[in-house]
Amino acid sequence: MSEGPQRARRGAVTIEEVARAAGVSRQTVSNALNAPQRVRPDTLARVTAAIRGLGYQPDQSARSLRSGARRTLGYLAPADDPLDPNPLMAGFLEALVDAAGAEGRRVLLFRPAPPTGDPTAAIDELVAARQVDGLVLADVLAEDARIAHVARLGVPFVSFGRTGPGEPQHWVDIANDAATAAVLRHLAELGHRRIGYLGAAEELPWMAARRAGFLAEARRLGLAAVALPGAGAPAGSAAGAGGFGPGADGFGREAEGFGEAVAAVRAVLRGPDRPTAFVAGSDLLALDVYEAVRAEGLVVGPGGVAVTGFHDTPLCRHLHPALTSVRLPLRAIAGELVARLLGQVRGEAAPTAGVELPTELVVRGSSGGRVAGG
Amino acid sequence: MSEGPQRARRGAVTIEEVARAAGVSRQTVSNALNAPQRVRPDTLARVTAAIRGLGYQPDQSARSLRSGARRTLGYLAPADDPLDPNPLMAGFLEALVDAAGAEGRRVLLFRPAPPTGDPTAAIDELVAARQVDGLVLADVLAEDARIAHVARLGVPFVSFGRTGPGEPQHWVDIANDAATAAVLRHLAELGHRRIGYLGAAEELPWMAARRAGFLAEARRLGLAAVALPGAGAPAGSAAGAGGFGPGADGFGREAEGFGEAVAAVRAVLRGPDRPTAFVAGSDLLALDVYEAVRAEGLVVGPGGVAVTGFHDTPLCRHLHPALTSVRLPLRAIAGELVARLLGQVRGEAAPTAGVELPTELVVRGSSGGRVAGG
DNA sequence: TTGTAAGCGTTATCAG
DNA sequence: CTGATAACGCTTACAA
Repeated sequence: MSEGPQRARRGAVTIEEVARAAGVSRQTVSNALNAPQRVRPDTLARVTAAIRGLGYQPDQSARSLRSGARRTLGYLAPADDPLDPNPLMAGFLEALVDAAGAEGRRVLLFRPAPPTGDPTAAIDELVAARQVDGLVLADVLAEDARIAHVARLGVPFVSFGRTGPGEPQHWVDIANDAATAAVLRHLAELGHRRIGYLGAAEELPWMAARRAGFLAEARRLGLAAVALPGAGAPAGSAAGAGGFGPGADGFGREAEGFGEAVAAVRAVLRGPDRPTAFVAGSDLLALDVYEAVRAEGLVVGPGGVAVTGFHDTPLCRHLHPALTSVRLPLRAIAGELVARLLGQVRGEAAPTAGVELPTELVVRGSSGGRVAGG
Repeated sequence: MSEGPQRARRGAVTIEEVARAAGVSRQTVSNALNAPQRVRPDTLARVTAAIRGLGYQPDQSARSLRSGARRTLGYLAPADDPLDPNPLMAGFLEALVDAAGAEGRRVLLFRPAPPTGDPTAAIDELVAARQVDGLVLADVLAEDARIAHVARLGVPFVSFGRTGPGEPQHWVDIANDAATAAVLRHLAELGHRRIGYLGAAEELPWMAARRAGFLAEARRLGLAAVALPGAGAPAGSAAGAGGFGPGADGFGREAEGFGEAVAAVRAVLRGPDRPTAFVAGSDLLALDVYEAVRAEGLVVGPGGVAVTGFHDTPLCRHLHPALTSVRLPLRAIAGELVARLLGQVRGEAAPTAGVELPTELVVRGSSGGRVAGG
């Protein structure tokens, strides 16, 4: 019933066995794996054959203990409710795991422990246990306690979402403002002159940037713009335990005023200068616009009110008309994050600036045509 | 420039330092941590104080190497496209990380490497490197190659989704058939007598079960039922590399016949005995029903055509009327999975049967109940 | 190029 | 109840 070594040893091929099989010493096997150029070709071939034949793979714990490299990256999953999951948990995480895997790294997930929900404690624990070489953070807020904490700790880290000016610039982000500006230009080219925006301005930096990009471009183009708040995040949630906000799009729980967004859009549609198009800060908010448009007896699309979303979730393709949306370059983001993180792990000089990656506008039926009546 | 030990040692408190600080030997510290009852209370207090004072935490690699326990569970993420992410990646994964964390375990994510996409190779790699104590699989298909493989390997594992009769019954699943049966009863109680179903029957076991549960209950209740396929999975995808299917709801890529589902529903609505309600196998399919209902000039809701979905995604609350849906007990599922997996890791006798957990029907406006939270 | 020796931080064994 | 010693599997020096 002794549990430990038995289980660990069970069926596990060690470097020793490979060495015996190949007729060499342990170190030659190790060299064949970690510094092949230092081993004579024929010996290398023999060793490689033995490795494959026995299905040998180094014990990661032993390797880590000796070398200090964990070959694992930690992803701090935002602490939200499974019933209202963070959109990043899906596509982004998959891309991250792929990008890490391409560099021979695994991704270890962790979340703040429920009682306090303190992310800094979770980070400390992971770092103290030396389980990862570096950390990936996401959903960075202004004055984010996590960023300050990892910077102080000196752990290699990167973030999806830009950090403040006084903090390390180890970030990758999308150009949220440029994205909504591009959406607006797309609509302007189709002849739209009065365009609405739906999406909160406060608390969530990416939502604020989308809105700001929209407004700045509208001013530049001389378009009539009206910006409405979407369903706001619960007041003060971003200031809660350890700087965690709500889900990436700022939606709260059940019955938290979704109807208000719809009502606000309806009011604008009933007003004197009805917008011929609406830009939404997320795909779900675009759904609210759809509902408002229909409730007013209007039709969604170029012939009525054009609508666009943000994120290009599968939802877009199930709407009628299909929803024009902004697609995030998830693979590029993940690749860049992993590259920058591994750069730090290897001790290379960190880039002094973050990087902003471009988004892609996916045009579908909801905006795909010239505005009716010019 | 020597990279390894430096980095590993940097700022890391070892058991030795704690021992010195507390005036005891290494083993006493180790005992204080792993077998407190073997240490005298006052000594224990001194050691504990030193541990907290120095912020000591055992190096997980050293601990794993020695004890064989990795304190980490592997989650094999389905190999789909980040643009069409698996619904489970969001809520389920968050619940899994929480449940594992409650048992002092971390979750290591891995995915089949892109070239071949072979999940068995990915499993072999992880197991050979001894990085995890056990595996969690999801989206189990009939004759799933992954299940057969891990069973042959003898690695502790559990699956979200039932396994075949000839395989180990280390599974947790929801009662898909009972769930749609309950939805149907809910509708019947509201007076509906002719009810449609939308959702594919083949390839994806959970989708097949939902459909079958609906049909069986309709027969039992003597209701008129018409079952339509939803947007099917791409032909043969489930038989592809290593038994991976498409996303959990069986949706494929852009323009793969979403319109067909809408057209099918519309045809039924135009038919002689129009259903007064439609049960959809997923929330996205419910959206197709919404569109079909409206395209036919009808209204969604108890006064027109009632609609229900499955999964209770945030989408439900953004629809008007809000969508009645089936909520999965994600925390219970994750908890049960972790408990069963750790049971195996500890060498306890495995339960001979899987467990089916009940779902919760969340009634909203689309089927005539009171709006939740309202 | 290859083999020898040592040690990474921890826990298990066995004396005291 | 505590302390010395060995070992987990591997990689980094250094010697051959």
